[in-house]
Amino acid sequence: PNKAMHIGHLRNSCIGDTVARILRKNNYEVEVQNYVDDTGVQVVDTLLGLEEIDKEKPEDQPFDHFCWDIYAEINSRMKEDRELQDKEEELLRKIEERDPSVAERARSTAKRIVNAHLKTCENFNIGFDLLVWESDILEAGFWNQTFEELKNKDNFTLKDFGPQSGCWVVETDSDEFSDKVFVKSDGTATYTAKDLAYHRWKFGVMDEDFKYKEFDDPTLEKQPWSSDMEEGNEEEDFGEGDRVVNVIDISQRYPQAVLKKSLESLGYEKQAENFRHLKYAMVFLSLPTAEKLGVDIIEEKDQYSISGRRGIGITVDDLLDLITERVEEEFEGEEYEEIKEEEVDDQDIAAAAIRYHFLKYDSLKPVVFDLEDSIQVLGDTGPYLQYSYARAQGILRKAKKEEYLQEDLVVPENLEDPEAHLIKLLTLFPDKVKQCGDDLDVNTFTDYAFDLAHGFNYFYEEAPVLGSEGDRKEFRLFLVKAFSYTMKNLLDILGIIAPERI
RNA sequence: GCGCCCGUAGCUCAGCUGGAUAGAGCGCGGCCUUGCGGAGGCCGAGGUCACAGGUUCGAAUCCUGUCGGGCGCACCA
Repeated sequence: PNKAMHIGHLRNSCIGDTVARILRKNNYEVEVQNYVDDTGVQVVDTLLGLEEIDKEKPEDQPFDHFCWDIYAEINSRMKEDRELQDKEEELLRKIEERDPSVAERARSTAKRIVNAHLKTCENFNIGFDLLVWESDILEAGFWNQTFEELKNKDNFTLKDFGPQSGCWVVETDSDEFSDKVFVKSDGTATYTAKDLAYHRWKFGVMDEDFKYKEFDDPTLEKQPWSSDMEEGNEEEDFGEGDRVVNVIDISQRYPQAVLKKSLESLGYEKQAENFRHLKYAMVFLSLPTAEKLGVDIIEEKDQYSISGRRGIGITVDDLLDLITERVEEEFEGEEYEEIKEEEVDDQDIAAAAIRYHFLKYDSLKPVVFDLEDSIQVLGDTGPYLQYSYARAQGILRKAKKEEYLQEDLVVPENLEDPEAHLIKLLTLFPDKVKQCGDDLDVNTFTDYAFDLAHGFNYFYEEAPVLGSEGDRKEFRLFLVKAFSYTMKNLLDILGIIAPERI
């Protein structure tokens, strides 16, 4: 983290959070980790920017948004400025050597930004159990221990000839992957090497452990734990998983595949088998949106990359504000003003719309985001699900008497079409949860969510509940109750607030 | 150059372990409300499933090729 979260990161967080929820619903014990890079070139650039750019942070601007600007500006300045490039290189070297003054600054800056990210995530009901700091992976000696361990393996060798001379490499005996360098000729570990060490810890085959500390930021409602080799001391029980699911964008397909293959080659066959890279394609900007953000437009190109380096992108906070406004405008009906205090926030509705949007597409397909059109609020959307739930709650509220929900329920001889249709949809729920828990395709789940909400809305329009009599009324109330229960569960899985009224 | 992914209504997308007239949302046209909140429901127009071959009783779905788009192929993370 080195700047404000943008919509590309949000796709990651929405998918990851929903996968965690669906797995929990399938009775897995799930631990959600957020990998915090506080040692790489990106953090260094932000650090350099804060140092070199003479600019005060405006009082009302969040720190991560300030860094967004700083990061873009320093990168633009560095293009022409040799002196800055040298400074960047020096900082990078110092951070790699764990020079205390630089490392500490990197960590505290990253911490401020992580905190801002966690705040942003809270608005979408996205949370984490543990923050793992890259610097702590080094401090905890994960790589050193792994290195010693690997030296005993036959296919981990020090090359003394060829282009990889002087490097320690893993030979994977595979046509697809060439031998992968783990230790460079200058003696430092590659990213894949550190990632392998991290995964040994994840799978519980590492003797060393982190120290832990609560991430005690008063602005957060729920505190995650954090690795902390400096101040941590708690003996906490993290890692040691049976399965690992890495939610990482598809551009990292190759390094992730190498990691998996390396696990296998080095004898961690079971772990390799239980390792999964959950891929998703990137988020692009539509032509009109890119144009609005000041990107140079190329004639035949209709999608543009997000680029923090160039300051091109939309932050999650800005998007949420924008959609919240749109929700306010769209539903200005004041008829129910008097019950306003029981309603959900417009922001919760906006969050539902945004979350749903990032979940509803096949995750392997690129999303082209357009500020004007992308986040819908009507139709096949998050708020539609919330609306259906609120309607059901309305009926239950009016019916209120528990006696309608008695055990000797009489199922009518002739089910009407809306009733039968709703029942059919309701019975699919357990299978859908199971299926999604197995394949982790979250978009199949949003498809079902929409069908179910639609089925209820059809029932709602065609089959009056409180207007019917006797057994039929009880039966329909039972269906409303069943729907309400199911939709609540479903919304929980999607991380969307289930409103009593809307 | 090599590898992986994608191309389905005007727009955004489901459907792809082969099976009946290819489904939704938005947009467009029409209908429904003195109420269990219309942020909704119903009906309609709109598609030679990129193109060309092949396998099959049967192909949007499987195979091959062409075109178009995305992503990779490090001693970077």
